[in-house]
Amino acid sequence: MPTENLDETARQILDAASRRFLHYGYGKTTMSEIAKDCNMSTGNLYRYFPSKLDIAEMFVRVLRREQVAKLRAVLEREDLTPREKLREFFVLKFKIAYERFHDKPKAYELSSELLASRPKVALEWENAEGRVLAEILLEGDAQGAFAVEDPPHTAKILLDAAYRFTSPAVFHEGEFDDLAMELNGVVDLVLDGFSWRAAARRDADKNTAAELPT
Amino acid sequence: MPTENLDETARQILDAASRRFLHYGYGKTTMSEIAKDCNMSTGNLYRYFPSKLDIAEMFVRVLRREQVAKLRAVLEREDLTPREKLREFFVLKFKIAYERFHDKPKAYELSSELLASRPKVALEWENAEGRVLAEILLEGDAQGAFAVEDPPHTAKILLDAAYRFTSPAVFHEGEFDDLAMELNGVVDLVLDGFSWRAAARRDADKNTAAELPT
DNA sequence: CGATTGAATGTTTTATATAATGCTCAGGAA
DNA sequence: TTCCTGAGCATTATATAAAACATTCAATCG
Repeated sequence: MPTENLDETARQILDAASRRFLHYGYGKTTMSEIAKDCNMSTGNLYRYFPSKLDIAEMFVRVLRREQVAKLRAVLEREDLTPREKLREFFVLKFKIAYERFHDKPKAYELSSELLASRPKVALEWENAEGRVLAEILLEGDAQGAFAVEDPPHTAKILLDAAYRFTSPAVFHEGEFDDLAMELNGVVDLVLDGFSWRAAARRDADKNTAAELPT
Repeated sequence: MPTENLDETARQILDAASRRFLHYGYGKTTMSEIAKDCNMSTGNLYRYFPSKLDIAEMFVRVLRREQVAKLRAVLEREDLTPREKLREFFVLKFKIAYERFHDKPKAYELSSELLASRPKVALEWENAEGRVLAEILLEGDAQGAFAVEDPPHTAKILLDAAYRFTSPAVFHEGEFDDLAMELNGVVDLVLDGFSWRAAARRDADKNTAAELPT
């Protein structure tokens, strides 16, 4: 949705702005610079975007969109069990954030600032991730690997539990491998929790089957 | 350790500074104000504290100390099972942070700033909390409620999983009850994980017992 | 008539000057 | 000797002026 139904001119503006945002950051790129890159006047930019912040929002939406696509790709992989998918989802999410933080610092910074002034964007994005995660949970539930009553709700809780590994504070704190190890510890615990619930459900099914035969 | 072996004068300084920090914040209280409150000169403050920041550090250490004491009190309660203690630990930790954020905003702010410029203090404090949590885990392990191989390590992982509920971002986001509900969801999942591990260990014990009779 | 321009406008950043503050230390009081 | 003082220095914060900026819109273009 973000990009494809954009005017040719709007896309040109977005591209020029994106290049500058990446190099110099949001604050250090001006509307007249963007306009000059596109061989147009500043006034004309406003025919395609209501404000500079909206250009930034679109920029972030594109980034986020790529990120969610990568996470969704995990869902499609047929070489992984649901449990492995769940782990891969979180490790990948962490990896993407960690790498972006270290080699696209300006983009990372812009994301953070924008998400502070446009909380709705953050919410939409969390929901998109939550939907992917919920699908993994649903699949695992269907195959008996997990027992998940309410996938969207459980997805939210899992995102809470992994929150630390997406928060900037942690990226200064340690090496990738150490942090990934800790994240895996959290995932291990969560997976064991699901195992327990799945076992409990199997017991319950056995009992009701015994109580209500035929 | 922080407070008790302090000089009488040092304590007076700390008290005066604390009052001002709470009312006006760190930046808006000056050394000469503190000195005036104590009827002494600014120079004399430096006989008792190396710098203003060190006074703030002591202020934060006292706050944190009270907080860890409250958490440790959970450990002593005899009306709670280890599972209930684990839940209470996290709910209480969240509650303390939430309340401090809302009715001692200056203290909260000062804590955050100091922890950024003195990361060691943050580490010490996390370790202190981790030690309390590890004791809960050890007790639960001994009673068969959990199966925890390495309590300090597991404590760290649990603190990771609950990190979101101690991060300032969340305090703006929702009502206490909603957030507490979500935190309880995380705790539920963790507890189920422990149940699974405890069950697995019982099975393993049974098998080794069968293999190695006598 | 729709698309575009660029000077005009009010706001935000930045640069600069000024005041306030953290901290030191030579000396004084107890 | 031990504890304390307060003026002085270097640094940091605040207030002010200047420049740059985002945004608008009447006028221009195709």
